[in-house]
Amino acid sequence: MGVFDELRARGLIAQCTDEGKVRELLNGGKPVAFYIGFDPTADSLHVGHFVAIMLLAHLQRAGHIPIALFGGGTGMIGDPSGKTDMRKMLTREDIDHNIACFRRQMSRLVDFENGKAHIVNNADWLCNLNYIEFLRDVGVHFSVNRMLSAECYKQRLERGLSFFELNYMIMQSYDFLVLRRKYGCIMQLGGDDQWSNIIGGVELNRRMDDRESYGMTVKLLLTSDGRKMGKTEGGAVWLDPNKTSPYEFYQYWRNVDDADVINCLKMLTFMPVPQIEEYAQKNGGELNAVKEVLAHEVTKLIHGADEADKAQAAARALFGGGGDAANTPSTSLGGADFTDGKVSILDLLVKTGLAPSKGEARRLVQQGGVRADGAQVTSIDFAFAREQFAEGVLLKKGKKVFHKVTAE
RNA sequence: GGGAGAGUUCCCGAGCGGCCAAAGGGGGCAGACUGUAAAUCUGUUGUCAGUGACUUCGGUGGUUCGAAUCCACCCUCUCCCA
Repeated sequence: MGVFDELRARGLIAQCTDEGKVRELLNGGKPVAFYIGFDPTADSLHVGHFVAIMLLAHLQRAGHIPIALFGGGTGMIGDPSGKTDMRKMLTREDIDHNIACFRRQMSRLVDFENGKAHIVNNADWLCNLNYIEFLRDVGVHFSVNRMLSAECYKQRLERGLSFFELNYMIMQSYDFLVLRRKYGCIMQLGGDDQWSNIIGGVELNRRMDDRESYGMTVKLLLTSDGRKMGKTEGGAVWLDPNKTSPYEFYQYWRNVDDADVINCLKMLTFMPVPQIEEYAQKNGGELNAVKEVLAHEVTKLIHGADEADKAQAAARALFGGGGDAANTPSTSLGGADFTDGKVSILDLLVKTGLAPSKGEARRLVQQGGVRADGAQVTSIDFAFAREQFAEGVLLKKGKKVFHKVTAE
């Protein structure tokens, strides 16, 4: 099965400019240079980038040449109108730092050595553009009427669309032109929300250089009820272990909705499709076990097999009823944390971060949501003696949040 | 540049000069039920302290015994006209 069909079978492909031709290119033996754009606005990738990275990996494994393009140029402009999603203005240093972080994280799945993949920054060509020349050479090829009729702008028109945002499409199209000229990159991939921008680039390539190029979008990773995946109360689920620990990462996937398990396996793992199809036959409680497989696979891809094993072991132990809590978040108390050799449960909850305030901590206890070593804490006046922490105390908030406390 | 309007707690959105820590919804958290799922039901949702105190309603001043609510100036956003 060619890589195009593989991607299709995994439900990754959303739209294609010329499906027959794209299929031929990707399935054919010749390496194709293609690119995907990333906004280097944070110093870590998150789950929202995951699908794109998988795409880079799949295609590289099939012998093609990925180019990861970073929107350093656009990031430096910032978005002055951004009220909805305030885009911060970034310095060159920030961006370089972020790119380095992205590269390190991607390296686990994509091989950047020996020209097998490239990383580029559009600041390199966007920053020194001459406005007049740019308008004359590139600007003339864009019809505002048509741009405004694009789906992505339609909605923005109702709320307000800044000139900056309107230019985003033009800059992105120009990126494609530059990459095609410089790297022979003839295909641009991206999330499905990028469709119109990609088309813009394809057209620009044809109009300016009379060269054919192609575009393809992948499905966004959505939950079954249409929300973006990877968002939690605490914010995004990051791929950086310092921002989202492997255990938390594992738990995120362990807890996905039934309806999303199979999709995630297809889109976010390299597990062979036929095997996934077998899992798809399962239903009800059986699916619960499949979630464990999903969590382990995905964690393995991002954090490595060791971390995945550890996260799984920790989860099993904790949910199986106590036991090994080696990889759960923990806090070590010092002398200053004790008063007369004791700590109250409320203070402890705040110190461990399980509760943001004492009021919240009080509520948790009153509602019966706190357990210490398996025993429910029933009184807000409950206090621990220092000696009790010799072996460590395992706190549990609600059904799923564990925290180990020890004393020095 | 001219005119109209708006800015409230995580979000949306009510809010008579005192009874407003502020309706309602969403979201979050906890409990019950479950499969570490979904749906549903219940409780809870500014901070500190057990009847209370303190900080909040774009910003700064002012009027008042008292202001989210009135006045002035400023900032920001939206809309109409140019």
